Amino acid sequence: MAASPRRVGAETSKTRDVLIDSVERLMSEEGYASVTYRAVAAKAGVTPSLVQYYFPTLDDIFLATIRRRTDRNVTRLTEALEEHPDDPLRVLWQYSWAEATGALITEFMALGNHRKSIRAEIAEVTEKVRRVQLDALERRFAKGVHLPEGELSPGALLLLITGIPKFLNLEEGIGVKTAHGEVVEAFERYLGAAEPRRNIRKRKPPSRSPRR
Amino acid sequence: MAASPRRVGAETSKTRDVLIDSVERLMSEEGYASVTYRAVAAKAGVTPSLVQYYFPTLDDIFLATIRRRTDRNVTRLTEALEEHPDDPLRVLWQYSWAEATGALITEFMALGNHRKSIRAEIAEVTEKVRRVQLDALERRFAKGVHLPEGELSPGALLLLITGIPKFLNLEEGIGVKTAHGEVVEAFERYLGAAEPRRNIRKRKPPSRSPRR
DNA sequence: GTCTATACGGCGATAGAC
DNA sequence: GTCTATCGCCGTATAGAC
Repeated sequence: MAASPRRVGAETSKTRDVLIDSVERLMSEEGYASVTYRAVAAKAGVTPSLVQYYFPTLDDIFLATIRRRTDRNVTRLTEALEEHPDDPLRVLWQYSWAEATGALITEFMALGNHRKSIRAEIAEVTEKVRRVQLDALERRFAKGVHLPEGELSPGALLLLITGIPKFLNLEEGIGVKTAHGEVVEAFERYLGAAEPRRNIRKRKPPSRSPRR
Repeated sequence: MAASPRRVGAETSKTRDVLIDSVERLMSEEGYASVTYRAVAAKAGVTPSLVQYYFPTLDDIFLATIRRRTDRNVTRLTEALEEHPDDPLRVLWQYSWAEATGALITEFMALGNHRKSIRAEIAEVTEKVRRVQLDALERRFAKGVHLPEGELSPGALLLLITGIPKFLNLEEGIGVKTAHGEVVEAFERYLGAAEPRRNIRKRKPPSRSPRR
């Protein structure tokens, strides 16, 4: 491979981690379009050149941010599933609400829609997480999920459990919330019937960051 | 109101309509970030200044595009509901797939996440459409939707019917499609049970525009 | 390994000429 | 109704200081 004269900051740098903090706050508060070298630098109190030293392109900034975030998510999911091996439905429901809270995930999906590298990264981690989740579900409901009202394949139920919080969050992001409560109630009724255990859920807070 | 010195092209202009065509194609093919005065102008074969004459700011471009699109959607939805007054579930299911096809709706949702004017416009039309849809559903299932397997409020069912296609489309946009078929099958089974009529659905094509 | 200064072309937006 | 000139901000490549 060709020689690369360009120098890049170490991934273990404490400065680098602080910069990613600033990126997450910027994305949540103002959207990914506001993530500029100058804005990140101002937020972190450094020069734009230093941001560029750690992240040569904007893609590198977004990629590093999404990787740190998804690594933490996977850790949290794995631990929660190990801690409650008999309640995968409620664990996944609670996890998905937490994962979708705020505008961050929506911003990343939007980014993925027109940035090739971001799209590949999100697709990979999404499929990976879905595999972990499906394994947990199939260990618990080997022959399909027996809801009192009918039958649903583990894959279909998983997609609903994890997708509904994300979709409702997406709509809330633009201020739409009609009938949201009805869907949540209906789904939690189903969950309670399929997995009649004590409540371990801890629902998301209602607030979001102000927009520009 | 104060005097506005800025001059703007007429809304009835044929040129304006051609420009909106170019905007839709640009957004679908490359994402909203590629919608620039220069890019739209090049696509339509005019000068960037002319684009700016019709749309003083980028917000005006996006607003005009979303309005033309949603006007057409509302017309199509109303006609379909009138044409099949006894099959609102299948009409809404089919409509929602068509509405969500391609990357356009995702791009607009993303835009709404950090553009105040876009967010307001999307929220308004979404609530308006949902009202029309809910009315149709309640006319047909006045006392709730009696699925063979249980009960679901009209609002909850509506949100699922219209939300699932959008969410699955969102995931397909970044290349994720695990278990999508299972959800579609399960839902169409429910629909068939709640509204046992002939098939009027016509599912979306599988292709999307290439990304950069 | 960490950090900075500078320069380039493309961008949205405005004011105003034809 | 159409088009130009100009301004300030953007990503980012480069060259180099500590």
